[in-house]
Amino acid sequence: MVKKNDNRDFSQIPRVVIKRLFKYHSALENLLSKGTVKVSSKSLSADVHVKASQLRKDLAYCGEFGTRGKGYDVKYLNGKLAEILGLHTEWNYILAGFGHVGHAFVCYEGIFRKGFNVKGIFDIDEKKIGQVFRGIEICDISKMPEIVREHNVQIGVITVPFDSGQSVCDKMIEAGITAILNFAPVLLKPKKSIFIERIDISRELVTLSHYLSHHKE
Amino acid sequence: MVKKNDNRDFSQIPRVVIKRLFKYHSALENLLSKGTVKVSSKSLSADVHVKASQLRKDLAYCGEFGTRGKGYDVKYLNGKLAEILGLHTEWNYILAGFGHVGHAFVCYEGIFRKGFNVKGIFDIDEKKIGQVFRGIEICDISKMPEIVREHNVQIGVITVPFDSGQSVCDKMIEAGITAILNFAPVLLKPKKSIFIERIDISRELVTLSHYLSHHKE
DNA sequence: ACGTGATTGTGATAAAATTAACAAGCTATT
DNA sequence: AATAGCTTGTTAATTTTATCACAATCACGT
Repeated sequence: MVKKNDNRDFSQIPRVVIKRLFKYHSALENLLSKGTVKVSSKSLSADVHVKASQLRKDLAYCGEFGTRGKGYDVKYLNGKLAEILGLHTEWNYILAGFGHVGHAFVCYEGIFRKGFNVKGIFDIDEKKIGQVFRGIEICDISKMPEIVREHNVQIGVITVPFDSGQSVCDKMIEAGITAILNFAPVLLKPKKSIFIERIDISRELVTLSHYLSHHKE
Repeated sequence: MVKKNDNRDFSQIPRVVIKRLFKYHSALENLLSKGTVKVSSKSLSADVHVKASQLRKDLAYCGEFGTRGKGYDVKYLNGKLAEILGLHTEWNYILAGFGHVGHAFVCYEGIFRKGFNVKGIFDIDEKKIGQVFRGIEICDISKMPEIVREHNVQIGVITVPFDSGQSVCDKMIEAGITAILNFAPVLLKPKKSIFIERIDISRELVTLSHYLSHHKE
């Protein structure tokens, strides 16, 4: 089953589309585990609450993966999406700030299952430094460059509180990190152009309070 | 300082705008703590990395808060935004699933500081039930309706793993919850129309792996 | 091999969000 | 009080995103 999927520039796909591609991927994994072989854009899109036309438009960014009149091969499409999403490889990450959030992140099953492996944990707390968690020694941040180099780490996860986020970001970039996931409540200003994704728990909560305040009845 | 801000329907403001309003609010809090009294759209928007015209456009959804030629009164605008975002009141929430993520959530300082108070924690683990955490007894889910009623709880936070998310969602709605923050890796299908916000850590990570895969150099 | 029913891929259209542009209005200064 | 200098609020233009609509294509039964 050869498809024209040649020489496409996946780097130009909008972020919104990437996020939906991941939804499709998750839904496909689900179908796969149930042994489903074929799926139509109509049925798959319904699973993730988007319009079928949008699903097809999204896939059009990447190539042609279906057969008209029939639908998509679940396994094939899933594999292709995994490739586009970079889930066909393993990735290494380091984490800075081993508090509650950092701890929860490292323990999060889904992350490990998707091929993201922790290679370094950093904290400023003297009491934590030297402890070993799941085979990883908690280190002082000064060891970051060494660990990043030795383990070929690409991703940095920032789970420090408040303002120390920026200095951690700087150190990560210096160490050679090129993509950051930031849980700290600060807007990072990277010295070099790298990719940053942010998760701000407060922000999501606040959309709830806005809703509750203004949608009475 | 009276402004025309009358009878606006804040419920029609798009979600993207709400999220940015929160950014402005955070930046203003910051300015406030530094004692800044006045700020221009240019300077405030730079703080949060958006265009000045967008900031003004966003504010236009809500009313008129500035004075031409001068700028915005930091304290006044901050108060107004807090009102629009529903941060002028206290909110009560319950949390289901007291694992790593649930634990991290309850301990998260920023949430408490913004006026969100935990009133109930639920888990299915027999060993956890009965334990008291920060004055809250961990209960079986059967006690949910009672606790929601007694403490006037509006918000439900779901931090259970995998598929149990849906049944927890159903129970929350039954108990009277009208807004849910979902950390579980499932797309919730609420029986009644309520407000749901989702945080999917995997999804954000995957945008990083996509970036790393396709933006080499 | 031909027609039928189904479903994709895509060009056209519509809607939403962002950016630009500028008139209206305030402040300060002379 | 008139002018100059800013900055807002708002309309218009642009860009991005989502939806529609349908021709192209395939599978399958006859």
